[in-house]
Amino acid sequence: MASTLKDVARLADVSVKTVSNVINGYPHVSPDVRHRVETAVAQLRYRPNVSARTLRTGRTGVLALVLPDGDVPYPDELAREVVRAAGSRGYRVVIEQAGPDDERAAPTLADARAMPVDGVLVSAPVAPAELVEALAAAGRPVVLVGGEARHGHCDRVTVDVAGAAEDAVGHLLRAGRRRIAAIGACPTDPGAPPTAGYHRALRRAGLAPVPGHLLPASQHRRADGYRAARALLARPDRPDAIFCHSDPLAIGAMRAAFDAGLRVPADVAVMGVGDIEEGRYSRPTLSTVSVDTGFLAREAVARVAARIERPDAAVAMVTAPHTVLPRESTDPTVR
Amino acid sequence: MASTLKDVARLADVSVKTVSNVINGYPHVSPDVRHRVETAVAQLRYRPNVSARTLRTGRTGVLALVLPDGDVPYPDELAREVVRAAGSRGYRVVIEQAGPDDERAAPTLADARAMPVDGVLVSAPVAPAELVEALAAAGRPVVLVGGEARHGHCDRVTVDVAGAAEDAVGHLLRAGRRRIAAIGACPTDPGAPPTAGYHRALRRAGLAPVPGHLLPASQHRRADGYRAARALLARPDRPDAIFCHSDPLAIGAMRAAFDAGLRVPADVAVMGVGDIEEGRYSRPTLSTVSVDTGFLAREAVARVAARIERPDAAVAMVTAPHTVLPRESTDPTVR
DNA sequence: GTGAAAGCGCTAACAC
DNA sequence: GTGTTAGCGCTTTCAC
Repeated sequence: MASTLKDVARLADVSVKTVSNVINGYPHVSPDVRHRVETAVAQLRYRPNVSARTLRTGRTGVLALVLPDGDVPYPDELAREVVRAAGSRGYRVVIEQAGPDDERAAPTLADARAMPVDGVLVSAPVAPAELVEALAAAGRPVVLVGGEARHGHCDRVTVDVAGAAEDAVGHLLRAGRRRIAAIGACPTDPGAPPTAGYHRALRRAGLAPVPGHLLPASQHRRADGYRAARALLARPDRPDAIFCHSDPLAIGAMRAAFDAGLRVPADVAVMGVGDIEEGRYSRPTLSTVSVDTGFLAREAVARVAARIERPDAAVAMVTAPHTVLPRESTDPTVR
Repeated sequence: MASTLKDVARLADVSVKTVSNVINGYPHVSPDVRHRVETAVAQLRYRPNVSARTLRTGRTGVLALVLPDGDVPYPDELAREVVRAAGSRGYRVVIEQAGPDDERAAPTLADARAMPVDGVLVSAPVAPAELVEALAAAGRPVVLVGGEARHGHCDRVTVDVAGAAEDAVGHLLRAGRRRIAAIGACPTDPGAPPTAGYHRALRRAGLAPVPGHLLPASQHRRADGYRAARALLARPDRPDAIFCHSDPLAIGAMRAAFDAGLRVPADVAVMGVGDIEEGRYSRPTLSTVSVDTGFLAREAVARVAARIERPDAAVAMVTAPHTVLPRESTDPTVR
């Protein structure tokens, strides 16, 4: 059925080795022979067998991208960029959709050979410490991407989550808001980066944090934002602004405001993080902190690629830039 | 580094064949031996090498799902469901994000061995005839999923696109709309299913189609819907309803209406297809035709699985059910 | 510059 | 019920 190296060799009247050399761009091949081989390859529509090559070399040319189901602020954007960045380096990408509730992902990936990949990019928010440990222990190159990674010894391309939160809250303060709530925080851990940034911004403005104004969200789903915002907006000391740790949460929060009969931003301003496309079409358009996903993706791919080459290189860490994008949900005058 | 069958065999003091038997659940193994093997497997943390197995058996246990970048009405939902359906049958899924502008996808997938997969699910809207032909010619099991597939001899799990369009337009008519435009149509081909359904509904209501009320959309992007709707709403014979062939288009169309100073649904009703989550949070919430993506996914996976088993079975075709979901963008009173 | 042959880890005949 | 062995398609020393 499918033709093999041997078939090509026979047709071109050379040895298997020579064909292999041509396929892999080995330089020292005479023009005549090269031409003969190329003709034979074309004629037989020969394509190398990936499994055989992998078995032999141990390289698959594939990277895995582990994304939580609904737990990343900008999954589509990130996936797109990663696929692109990987492609330009000759890697293909398999996207592993894994919810925190999904038992399958962790063990599967932790297993160094279940899915034959050369390296793994794990979205930091989802990454359970054990998974990362297991991967690292198996000698599999791993890079944590996005979020504020806190796992041990592992390459990371992070976002300055604390800084992003601080900038967002700063923007709300400049817009004249004073009772600023936050959704997606970890109330039990005031040291968590987004919470820290939130507090820092308030402190700077000389404002004391209201205890009940910090609400958790189990995931970055619209429904999570909706639920939290409803609770927030039903309080007697109703906030006049809500900072959400991601755009999907913010979308849910806006809907909650409307359902509560409130206007955004007149009654309550809403702000997210991630700059997903949805926020550019929502009504009102969503103010957000844009994270450079292209940078995130390119750096992450560069990091795994580097680690695949040199497994013992020093652990590296970079931070992606972010920018506040004021839109209608905080600033009625801008579009 | 990683242990092999041979290592396990040595440790368990049996032959490789026996280990292989145990691994693959071959029944005729004595309990004693089985136990010894299992212990050795656990102790060595043995995991089968997928590449070797694939090389030997020709089976990868992987399905590819080819999704266009922005050209499917409900990519997230579909991907999720397909991964789930495949998982329950022991298949993993690699998602191939491929835009129509993306040169890479077609040849790569057409190549029967570039990405070692057992079968391919191709989202119908994106499927260029050549790709499908090439795959089929290479003897690779292919199933077209979603959309109204028109390619030749190939398993399909389709959506009754014409029926969905007819039902949607019917709903708009019942809501009292009379000047109903459509976005995503193919004006050059009045026989195209969505257009046919649109016309059928109008005809039934005794309405003559307005030529300029049928606008194409190159893809299912919010921006495409925005652009088309702006043009539509600037016409002297402004439509009082817009039926969009997908939810993302409808989201864009709603935004265009607001930017033109119009109210939805008071001035213009908007309806989509797909029931994406975004439409349940948009303002107003988006009326839509919900397609049973779970059904789509399960049937599609069942079809490839069947074809992988029996490559020569007769070509099958099923149609997924759909339902009209009235929401605020057409019916101000419902939520 | 090119060829011969070994072997990556696994499964499947085929013996026993 | 278990062991032996060939070989999937490829890359890679090592000769020539």
